[in-house]
Amino acid sequence: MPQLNIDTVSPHSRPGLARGVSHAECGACIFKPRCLPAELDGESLDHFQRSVLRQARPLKAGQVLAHQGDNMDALYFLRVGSLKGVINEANGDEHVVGFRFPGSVIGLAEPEEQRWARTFVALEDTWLCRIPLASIDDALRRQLVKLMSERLRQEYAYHLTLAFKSGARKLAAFFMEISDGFRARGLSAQRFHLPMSYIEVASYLGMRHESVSRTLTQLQDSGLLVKQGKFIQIPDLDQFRQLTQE
Amino acid sequence: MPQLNIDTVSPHSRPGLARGVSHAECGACIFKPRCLPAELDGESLDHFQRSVLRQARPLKAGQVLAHQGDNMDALYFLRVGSLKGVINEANGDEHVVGFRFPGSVIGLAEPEEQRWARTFVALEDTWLCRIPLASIDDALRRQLVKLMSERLRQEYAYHLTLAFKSGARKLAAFFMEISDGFRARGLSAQRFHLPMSYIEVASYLGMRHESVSRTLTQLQDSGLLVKQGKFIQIPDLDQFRQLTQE
DNA sequence: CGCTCCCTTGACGACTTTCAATGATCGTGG
DNA sequence: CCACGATCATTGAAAGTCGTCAAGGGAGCG
Repeated sequence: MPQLNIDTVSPHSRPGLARGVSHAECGACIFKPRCLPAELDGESLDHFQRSVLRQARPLKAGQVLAHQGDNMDALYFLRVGSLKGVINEANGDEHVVGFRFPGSVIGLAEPEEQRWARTFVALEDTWLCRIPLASIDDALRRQLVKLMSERLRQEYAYHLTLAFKSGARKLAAFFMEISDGFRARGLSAQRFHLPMSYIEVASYLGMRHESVSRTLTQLQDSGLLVKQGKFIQIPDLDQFRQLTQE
Repeated sequence: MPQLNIDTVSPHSRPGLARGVSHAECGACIFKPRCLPAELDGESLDHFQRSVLRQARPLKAGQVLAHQGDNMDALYFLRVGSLKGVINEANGDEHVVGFRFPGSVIGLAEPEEQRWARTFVALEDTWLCRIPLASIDDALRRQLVKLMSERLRQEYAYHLTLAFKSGARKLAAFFMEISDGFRARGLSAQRFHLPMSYIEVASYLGMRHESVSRTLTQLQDSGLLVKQGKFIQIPDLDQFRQLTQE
């Protein structure tokens, strides 16, 4: 089990650039109101920056941030890259239950002092900041409650997505989730990078990857969506969103 | 761990009995460690009991606790009864995104000072305690973080349920969710009351109510499950749980 | 007693999964 | 730099499941 070595973390390690992601994109998020240090002020913000944000640790594509069942002693703040959260079932099946993009805090679903309920795997080269549980004071906790509320709200939206019967609606809702997320982070909502495979998308949505491929081809043929390698472009967002409402 | 004394709860706000639910069943939950006041001590526990637990409010079946979009100024602690959470879509469709049973805190997904993202409707006669947001101090907030983590963890499990393709697996997972929840509250995991209609179950699971009915009939014919009106009995829990892993 | 809402069952059709095979892409190592 | 292997994406055809539409029966409530 690859336990990451904190000692190797350089205090001045600056995140490099993941392919296709500019530094402006990755750096912007941590100053957004929705991100963790937003409500910290003066001294505590300074302390937070020194103790947490400087300690970015890199993860290569496919590497594991934390294994399901591992002891948990820190949250992680995702600065660059992306992760998938997977649950391993007793019969060996693996299910993707979430994707994380820059600006996310990883580990909110794990009660303090407990274990990771899921495995988090990097989908591409990824940089994270470690937030030791011991460093969480009341100011940070106040912020955490907000973040968790937001995440819970998201999960309810995902529930809606999954409850859709048609594959086209599921996929449309999935893309709108991602698009909205990128917009909230100040990135483009019309054209974005998909770091995950169709197999992972299919697992996330309760479909088969063949169905994902077929449905996307249909959407492309109807002109509502353009596939360009790992990038997705949506010419008309309003029109596309109507797909989620049948 | 400080325990709540039921005698300190106002006698005149004593919960009545929902149909088919004994008082032993409904009252047990608030003594469980997982419930809100578990980690409060001394003065704050006393304050909590006086300011919150005494203010139980009744709700009749079908009545609405809070409307989607309404301003939110309190959380609610569910003591007796059950609720469904629904999201109304722009096109008029209504989706059930959750059920709540005694011991739950309602409103965790709403950022403070914000609005209700969902509508909560009583499925039967229900009693709730109001927890004004203004009364949430750091001690309570610490407790909230735990509850929200737990809820997030649950939502990931629901994701798994919804991602199952077969209706039988979805329903089996749904019943195991409920069964596990009742066991955690000290109630029977083998035989329990279903306060919601098949239509609501179907909406929650992304199925049609006809499919729910058919699948349940099949499960009953195979002897894995017994329907008795609004009650569900599962003779062999281990065997039944295997259904969720195909 | 009437009504309304819920549950059940049947037959048909549409959609997704399944199985299979081929092609594309990427990372690795020679 | 190229070749190789592995993973991923695409497409076809067949089979199965679930949704849809329709109708009848039952339970609860005013």
